[in-house]
Amino acid sequence: MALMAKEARRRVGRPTHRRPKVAVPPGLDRREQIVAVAGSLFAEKGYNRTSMRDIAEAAGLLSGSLYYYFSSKEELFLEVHGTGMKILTQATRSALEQGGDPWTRLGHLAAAHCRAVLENQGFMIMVFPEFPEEINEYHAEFVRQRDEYERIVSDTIGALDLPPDLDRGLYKLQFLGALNWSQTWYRAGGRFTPEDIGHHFVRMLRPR
Amino acid sequence: MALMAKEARRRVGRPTHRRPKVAVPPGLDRREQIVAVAGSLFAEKGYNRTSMRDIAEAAGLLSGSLYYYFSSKEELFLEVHGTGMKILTQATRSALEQGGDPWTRLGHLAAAHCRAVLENQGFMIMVFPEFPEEINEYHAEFVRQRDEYERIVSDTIGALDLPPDLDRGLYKLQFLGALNWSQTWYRAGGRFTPEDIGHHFVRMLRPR
DNA sequence: GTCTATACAGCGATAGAC
DNA sequence: GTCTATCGCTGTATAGAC
Repeated sequence: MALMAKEARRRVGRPTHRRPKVAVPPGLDRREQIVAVAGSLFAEKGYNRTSMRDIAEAAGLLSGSLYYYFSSKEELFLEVHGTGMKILTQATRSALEQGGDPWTRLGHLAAAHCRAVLENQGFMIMVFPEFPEEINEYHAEFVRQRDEYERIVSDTIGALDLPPDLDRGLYKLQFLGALNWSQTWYRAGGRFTPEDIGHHFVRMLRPR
Repeated sequence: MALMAKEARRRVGRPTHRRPKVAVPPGLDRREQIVAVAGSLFAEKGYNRTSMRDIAEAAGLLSGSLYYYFSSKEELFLEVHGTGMKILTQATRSALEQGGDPWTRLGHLAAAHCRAVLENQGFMIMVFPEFPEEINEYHAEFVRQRDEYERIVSDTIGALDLPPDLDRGLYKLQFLGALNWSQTWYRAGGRFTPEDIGHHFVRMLRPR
């Protein structure tokens, strides 16, 4: 017992140089690393079942140190969410730049969305609603982050030659719903690539 | 202080007759009442943010007493989930009995699904995946409960005159995805009834 | 069958040394 | 900037009286 105490003592003040246990893209600063690691764990286990201690361990430091970068777990999540939305928004914008007629563009959008959401599961998955459950003080900020992306979708749908009596709002919800739900069943290496899935969805939603 | 202790003492062993704080359908036995109350709270706040103490209070007893009926919170959730799936399965079967051609039947199914899922939010909402997050020892049982319902959907889709090169599995996932996702945005009293939503989704997914 | 009382674990977060 | 150490709280679950 006394020995253990002594051994523990020796480490006081010495950095432990814990190695991160989760691979993250290189070239990220410490803060970004933590966001990446946290995103990966949230994606894997969900928000509630991922503790600050888990995140700290995976990132190679101790839980107390996280609070040097983030004032709370919710603030950390907000940043993860925002990073995910940025990836999605960027991927979608690039895809739309390929141009084409409105239906082709929607196909590009769907494919890009699926790829971003399904292939970045190691970095983020929750890109969407209700993960840290319900209303909290950051709710408005979550919505803001999401709205920027949803506007891109609305604009793309707005250009389609849909029947005039068909509700665009419902169409968008159906489209995004199927896209987002794919996170619950998609497994890498299956019969379909994310692009296949996106294109298939658009094909099925195209009136003839 | 001494007074408080004395007053507290007087209640020992006496039932407190707490009244349930959540309305539940009449004619349910105690166990079923608890399931109904728990379902309502899970739907409202999510699984993780609903504590056993919350459930007990809403059901009109104390948390310890819950363990007379259920050995764990997860077991209670499993029962809530199962009850929800029974409601959904039953509602869908009834709707399909109206008959009609395959597309009419799919419309009935979608409408019934939406109504069951969206209007029973007071009783259950989570009818679907990943609520108590990820794999646990009851996972197989959750899947079993869900599969019975999904078979009904598969059968109904199987009867449609879809193009032969169109994947039925993906079609089902797209269909159910949009339906399930509606839980995240639907608010009672909006422009659309659950039936509107279901029929709209089917209309959009119908090739011409 | 419901209560009282509490064990015990895990969480988010903070203080202060280095 | 990271550590050690710990506080205060809440959660699930249990034991035993009635």
